[in-house]
Amino acid sequence: MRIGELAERTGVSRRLLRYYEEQGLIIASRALNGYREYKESHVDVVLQIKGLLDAGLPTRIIQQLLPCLDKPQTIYVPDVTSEMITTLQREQARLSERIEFLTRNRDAIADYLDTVLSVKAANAESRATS
Amino acid sequence: MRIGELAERTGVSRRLLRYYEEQGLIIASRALNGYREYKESHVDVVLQIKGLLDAGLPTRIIQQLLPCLDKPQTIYVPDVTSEMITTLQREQARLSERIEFLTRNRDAIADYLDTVLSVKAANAESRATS
DNA sequence: CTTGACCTTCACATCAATGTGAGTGTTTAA
DNA sequence: TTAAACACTCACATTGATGTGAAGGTCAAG
Repeated sequence: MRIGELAERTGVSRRLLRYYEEQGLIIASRALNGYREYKESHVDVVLQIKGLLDAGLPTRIIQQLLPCLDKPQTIYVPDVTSEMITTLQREQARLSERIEFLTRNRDAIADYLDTVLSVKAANAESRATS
Repeated sequence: MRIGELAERTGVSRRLLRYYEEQGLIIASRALNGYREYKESHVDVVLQIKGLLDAGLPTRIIQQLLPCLDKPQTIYVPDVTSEMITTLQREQARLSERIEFLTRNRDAIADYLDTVLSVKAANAESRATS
């Protein structure tokens, strides 16, 4: 498929798809006329990239993570440097921290909303009965 | 306390502390000489801001969230607009999505690391017994 | 009273993620 | 065959979170 369709199906602009390629996140083959050609699997990859970016990870980290997030768990072990492993472990820890933090905050918001909404309900009730 | 100490205690640069203030995230009182004066409680607030920013939220959203994340759950209900409630609900949903996404990815990394490390161990073993 | 370590504001710089548009070629369909 | 829709590259603009430095005020210690 070409860039327009991929953009449409992923909700990621053409511009950004080219940018991801420039950043080494995706590799598109080229048709004879120079147009980028994407495979079906690129849809998921792009969504993954989108999610990771949205989660605050920079492209250079995503670039390192992507090969490890393959669905058919490519046991691409041969040349994993220990430096790479360290990076992954560090990033994993960072993800965990982020998850914890987000969870705490989401729960705090939930609590707040509960409080506010129940008070509002009570007020509505008292107005109704007055 | 003054800006230098707060910066040191939070790990957030002076520059950023001023930026947070400019963005309406924190309010510092001023001493007679114009120096910013922070209270003990600002340490936590700054850490919270740091965490939320690090989690990828923009300052204008953080500004809306902060009053709801108070520790002594200030039941600051009176003038919550329903628009505000909508924002909170939307942001809560976004946080949940983000949490799910990050969790999936972290787990994928964990799986990968497990695989890689166990293979590495096996290799080391076979080398030892050869 | 001077020096050094603070603080102030202001402004320009940078980096990553995006938008936007110009200028040009390609494909599609009327 | 021409117009519309799409593709390409290149490049400049913008936004948000930061860094950095200049020019200057304040304060404590020698």
